[in-house]
Amino acid sequence: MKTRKSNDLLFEQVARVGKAVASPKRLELLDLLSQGEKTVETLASDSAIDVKLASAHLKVLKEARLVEARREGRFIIYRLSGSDIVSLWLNLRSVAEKHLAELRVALDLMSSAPERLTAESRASLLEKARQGEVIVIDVRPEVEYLAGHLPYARSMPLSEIERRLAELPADKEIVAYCRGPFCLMSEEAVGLLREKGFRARKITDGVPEWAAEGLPIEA
Amino acid sequence: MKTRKSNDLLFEQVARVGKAVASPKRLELLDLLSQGEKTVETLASDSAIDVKLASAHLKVLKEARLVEARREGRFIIYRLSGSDIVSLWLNLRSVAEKHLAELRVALDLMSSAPERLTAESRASLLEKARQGEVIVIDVRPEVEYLAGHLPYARSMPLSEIERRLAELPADKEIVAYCRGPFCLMSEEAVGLLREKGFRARKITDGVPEWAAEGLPIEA
DNA sequence: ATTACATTCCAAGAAACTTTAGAATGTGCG
DNA sequence: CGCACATTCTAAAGTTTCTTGGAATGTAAT
Repeated sequence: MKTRKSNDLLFEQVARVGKAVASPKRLELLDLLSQGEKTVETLASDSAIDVKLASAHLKVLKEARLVEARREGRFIIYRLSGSDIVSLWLNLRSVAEKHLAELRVALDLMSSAPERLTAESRASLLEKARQGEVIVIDVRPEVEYLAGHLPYARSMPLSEIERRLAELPADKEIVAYCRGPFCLMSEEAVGLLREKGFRARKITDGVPEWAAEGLPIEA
Repeated sequence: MKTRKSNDLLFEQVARVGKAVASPKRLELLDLLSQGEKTVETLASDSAIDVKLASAHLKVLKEARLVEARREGRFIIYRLSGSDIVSLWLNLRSVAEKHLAELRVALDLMSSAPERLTAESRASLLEKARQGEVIVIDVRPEVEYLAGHLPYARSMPLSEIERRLAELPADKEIVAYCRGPFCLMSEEAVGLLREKGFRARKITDGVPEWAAEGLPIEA
């Protein structure tokens, strides 16, 4: 029967996408690529895996058409093949967060005070940042900041904070963010700042989460 | 470093969801469950696989918390564990449709005249159905119709159409729909109706797609 | 042309997943 | 109780995926 056979084919095609997101390493690569395009080497070191392995996983993602690659000089630069891929990653993550108790406890365990934003708190943060009442810092590597960042945020990569403390006001609240809820850089930044006497807190939003809410991103 | 280890854990949790959607059979089960809750036996026969195999796949879906089960008498009834699971399935499918050329050709191949709806055509169809200008028929099994159907649609299961032709007006356009773009029942229904001299066409929307557009569903 | 470097290709063992068959569990019914 | 039925569990074979090491490709610089 043609019906069943061609029908199976359809689900098989969708399963190609499913298989692509079935590996933790590949999900981490998608998470990183949600911050902007990157070279294989960068992706490998950011996700702490071997370059060869990263290349193999990227190949799988490329075959499922979730990412695209272009060559630039000696480097090959990967990027997501559309903004719908970011949505897919966020969707997958939110389903996991909602339904897997294990993920919730792992998240709580990771962050001392996980500040989850609501629509209102996002709006009020935006307003306070606009008026200069709080200082929003982006603690990701500068290239990621340049690819897009939250409104009014200034770049202050985690690796540079210690020697750039003078740039931060001691009397205002500092709000740090990084790549998203799975990223620990803002957590570390807040720890460091509090140690030095600043009033600091983190938010779990990153650029992809912020953008997914329909809020503006500066580039 | 605690950082990396706990971070890996997070992606591993999300990958549990990814692994669950990495198999064509399981995707078909999710597609079927998007139409409403079903017993193992129904799911197995609808997807043309062995009951034992269906049970095994359902177990995987249950462990990833994408589905839940309850016992009713001798039967065990599975259902999606939330409406966000429908969204995930639709999201996955739309990514595949957009990025995989192979899926697009398979879809075209399957359906002679795939009528994809836009926001406007959905609204105008709804209006015409309300005014009785077109007759919308739901050709899925009646239980699925009862679980929820498009506004103004009447139930006319594919298996019953032939002996219920008298119920249909010969002078009005008949619009058939079934489970969604991967379902072939509306295609068959249209072929049958045209053979009998009716003016009929299909739409690829099913209840999940319709609802995902924010349009009303009757129950 | 040669060298250096980023990345991919290839091969192979380990690990995980899929599928089928047969046994086992749990429920309702006479 | 004992039978019929829906479903799950267990075991085993076949298949696919993951990971690593070594070789190969392609580009830029000397």
